[in-house]
Amino acid sequence: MVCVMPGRQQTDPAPSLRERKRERTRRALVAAAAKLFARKGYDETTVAEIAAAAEIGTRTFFSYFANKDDVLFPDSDARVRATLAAIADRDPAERPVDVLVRALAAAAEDDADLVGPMAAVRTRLARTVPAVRGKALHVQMDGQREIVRALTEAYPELDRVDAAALTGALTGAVGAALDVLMEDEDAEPAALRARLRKATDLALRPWRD
Amino acid sequence: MVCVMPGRQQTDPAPSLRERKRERTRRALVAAAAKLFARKGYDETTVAEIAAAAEIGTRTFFSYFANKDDVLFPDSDARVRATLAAIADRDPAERPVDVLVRALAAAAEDDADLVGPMAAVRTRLARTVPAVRGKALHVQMDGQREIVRALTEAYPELDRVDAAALTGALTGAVGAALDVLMEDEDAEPAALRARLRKATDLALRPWRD
DNA sequence: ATGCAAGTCTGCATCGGGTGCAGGTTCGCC
DNA sequence: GGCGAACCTGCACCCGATGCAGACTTGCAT
Repeated sequence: MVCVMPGRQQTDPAPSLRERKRERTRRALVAAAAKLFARKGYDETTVAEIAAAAEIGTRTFFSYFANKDDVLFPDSDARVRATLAAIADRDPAERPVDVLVRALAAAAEDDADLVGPMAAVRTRLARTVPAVRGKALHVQMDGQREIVRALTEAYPELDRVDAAALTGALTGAVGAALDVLMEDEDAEPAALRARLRKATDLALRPWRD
Repeated sequence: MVCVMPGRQQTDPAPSLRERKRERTRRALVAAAAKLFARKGYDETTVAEIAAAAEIGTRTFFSYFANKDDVLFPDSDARVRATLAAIADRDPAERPVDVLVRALAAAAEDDADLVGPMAAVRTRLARTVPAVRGKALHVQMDGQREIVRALTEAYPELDRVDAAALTGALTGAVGAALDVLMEDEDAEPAALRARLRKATDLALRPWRD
């Protein structure tokens, strides 16, 4: 349970030809979808077009992504994994609140999900297309549940409902604040982070008494 | 494109024949959907079946509800309206946090959305069927946004990001706590109401100091 | 009651997302 | 080289959703 290299797992000695090809067309699909979504919009882009742009059959698309939405969240669990790692690396003196806040700060620094061709398109679509926003919320909710689970395991004396309330408060505050902050198209990441930190600090102050 | 019936204000001296008929078939649709969903499951029930059970044409269903999901949330805005009312009735000495705490507690008390034929079915489906869960999150998010808007109007000096973070923290805490408490299969309205009360009470405790 | 306009209901055609199936192709491995 | 498994693909099909046009109902004024 040591070795917290976030990106590369320690096991990839044999990425067989099959897997390499598969990964290549997977990336091709993501890239093609990003380009098409950016150019034509989400609803106006059909799965058939994405598949054609990546040079695979329409039917095959669904063996890579369960549905159209999923191509927008190819690395959805990165942030959750970071948070779980932060919980695992906790200091014995840290309270649950402190761990979560630290995890959030870490995630805001190096967010692998914030780069890549999909990131910019996704954040824009998540605010405009209902289907995409629903998917985003769904992903967030799943991650939230997992964090609650890890938190209750790390702190056995912590009540499950309390853990859920704490996690919900933090992610809820961050999500809502981001929702408002993202209305500005051009804002500097540094200022954004500072602003986010201030707002969450204010909202969560009672938890850090 | 009808969509929004402005939900019975205190003025109903003249519910014309047309409107009465329309409301009747609307309720018939909700009842039929509840029965079918409970018996066969959500995905296994087609819109055509719901419409047939309510004795209207398949096409007409979509003049009552914009999509299949919507029939599950016929009174979705009840809680939001209660919260908005609580904000409107605020005491001049109350801080934003106090208002929100009071509003959410009040919304937990008289929740018209927990009665009706759909309530029990919905809470079960919301945990099992992805589409329904997505819809539930979407509804919640919209309500949250409206609360933020009302809050910033009531407190003009309150920063929008801070208001969003605060609202997100409170609703997120309540929502997550409720999510944990609703894991039990029991679905009687009385039990649901009790759990809703407990969840809000527990989740809001850190803010009422 | 009669006629008209607005509001409603309905079937039909059509489109896009998504799935099951069957057959062909490629890959991994012996 | 050859065999079995994994994979790709087109086809047919279902369901949700929308546009359209025609028919019926309601409200209202004459």
